[in-house]
Amino acid sequence: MAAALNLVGEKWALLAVREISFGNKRFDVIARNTGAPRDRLAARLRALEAAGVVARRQYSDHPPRYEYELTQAGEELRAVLLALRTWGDKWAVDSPPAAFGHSCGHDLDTAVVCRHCGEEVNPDDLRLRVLTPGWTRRGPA
Amino acid sequence: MAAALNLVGEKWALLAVREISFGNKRFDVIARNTGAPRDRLAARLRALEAAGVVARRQYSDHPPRYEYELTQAGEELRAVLLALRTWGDKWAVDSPPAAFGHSCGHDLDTAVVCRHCGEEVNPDDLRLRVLTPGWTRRGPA
DNA sequence: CTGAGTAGGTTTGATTTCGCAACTGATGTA
DNA sequence: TACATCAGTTGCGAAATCAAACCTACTCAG
Repeated sequence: MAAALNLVGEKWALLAVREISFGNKRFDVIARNTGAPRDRLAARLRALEAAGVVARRQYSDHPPRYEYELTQAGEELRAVLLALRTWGDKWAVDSPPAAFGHSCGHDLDTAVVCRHCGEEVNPDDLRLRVLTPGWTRRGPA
Repeated sequence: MAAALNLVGEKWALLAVREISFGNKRFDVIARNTGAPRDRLAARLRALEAAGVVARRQYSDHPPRYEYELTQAGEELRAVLLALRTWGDKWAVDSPPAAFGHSCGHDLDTAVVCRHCGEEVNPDDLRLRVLTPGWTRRGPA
């Protein structure tokens, strides 16, 4: 988790990924839609590129022009984005500014499930196994 | 999404929530396990409290001592945390520092599904419906 | 040919946040 | 008495953020 946040936890990073995942590949559009300062956005996109989350592709030689697309890692971030959006719709705003219609006919509401058994994940069903030491646990249970 | 990040997107915020969700309710333990500077952590916890994600409870009068617990909103953030952890395990580290054993017998690997049809969410199955204007869409599809 | 617009940034300078270390105050423990 | 616990606060320098202007290299309208 900490490592994930190291890669995509900086300000504007996830919003930039969201824009690209919506098909907005161009710098100016991403900047407009996220509201990020241009210099920060430029820095984030480079960091995300270095992290292997987005790829920069040149679509014009003269003048040099680039667009961004998601790598496999970036695509899989969509799951996080969707979970975050579901939470935000419920807890961070009065009324959602947008919605996703899902192919099943309903508006999208997401749940996080275990891939093996398909059950929605419940805190009580988890047993944490620490593989690398250096982690403190205190208190009951 | 942007609103969600406004509440929990600052540095250390999600790691603090993770610790509390692991049952580490005390300031010192959260500070140790996250590695956050104490002053930043104090600021985050106040912000999270104001955002309604965590609650602060006094467990001792003299001296005054407090501990933190998740509100309903905080509990539901677990879904985001789990998705983020799954992504991080795959893309942000060489080998995961910890794992969750799930009650079904396997180690936990998560998927994000539609609550209505139970299908894993696929980008192609979504149709974005903007309810509040001020959002630019460019390029194909 | 001039001027405006587009595109993808970079630069500048002010503001904010961050991080670290030390300190506090009330208490309990050796 | 001395030390440790707990939940922070304080002071201060370093780093990140922001808004706005600027730059380069085109394209297009007039």
